[in-house]
Amino acid sequence: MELRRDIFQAIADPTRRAILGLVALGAMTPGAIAGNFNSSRQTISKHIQILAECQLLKQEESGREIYYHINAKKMKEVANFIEPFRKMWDDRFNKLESVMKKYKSKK
Amino acid sequence: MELRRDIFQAIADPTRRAILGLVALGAMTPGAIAGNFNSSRQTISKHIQILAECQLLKQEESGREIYYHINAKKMKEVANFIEPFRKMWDDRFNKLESVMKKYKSKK
DNA sequence: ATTATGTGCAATCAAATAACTGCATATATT
DNA sequence: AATATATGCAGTTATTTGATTGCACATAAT
Repeated sequence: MELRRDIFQAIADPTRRAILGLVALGAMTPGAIAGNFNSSRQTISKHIQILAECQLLKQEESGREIYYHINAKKMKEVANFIEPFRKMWDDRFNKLESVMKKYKSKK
Repeated sequence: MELRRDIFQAIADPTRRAILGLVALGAMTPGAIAGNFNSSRQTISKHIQILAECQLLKQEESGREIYYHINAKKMKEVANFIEPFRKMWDDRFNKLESVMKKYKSKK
């Protein structure tokens, strides 16, 4: 039931993206997180579990409470995927390319 | 049947990410794209349709053939989502922050 | 005109997802 | 000890998804 689930699958759900945005502001417990949504606590808890499985969230137990922290580094995997496309759209790279062409034509 | 489908949903599927990587190298027809995968032509065609719906691919008709081009700019939407997280992991921003602190403490 | 090729669309099916309710467990609080 | 709180886990259901097969249509080649 929880197989083909990578980080891209994890951020595909809008609720999960919202949870990430929320936890990025500061570590929170599942109950506190759920308080920000209309869905049931169990539903939100399930989303948290998925995010934790993908290591986008880290647990920190404290008594009966569990604080979830953001693990921003994990987003590198998405950044790496986007990087080649960034080079296709970003002006800085286009300018760099034209500079390189100039250089080549000179020699 | 094709409603809540945004760009995050589009890149969640590994086959679709592979298609994007392929077309990024150069515009291709659906048949040519399908030639690179084991799935049926119709299955790949469906993935292409989804990518086109999300404007990650653009069509260019030429006789009975249809060339699909990459639309790299669309990836900005994903980049925008990641940006805040990048600021949390990227050393450049941490260094910038320490520089700012230094500056503040001086004045 | 007939045949071959490149695409898209409809119907079907198995598997995955997202949501819910209810129950179990562990730690605080009284 | 009894109760309240915080959380996780199991089971159920409706919806979505990814893949297949078969058919239709348009354009190119013979």
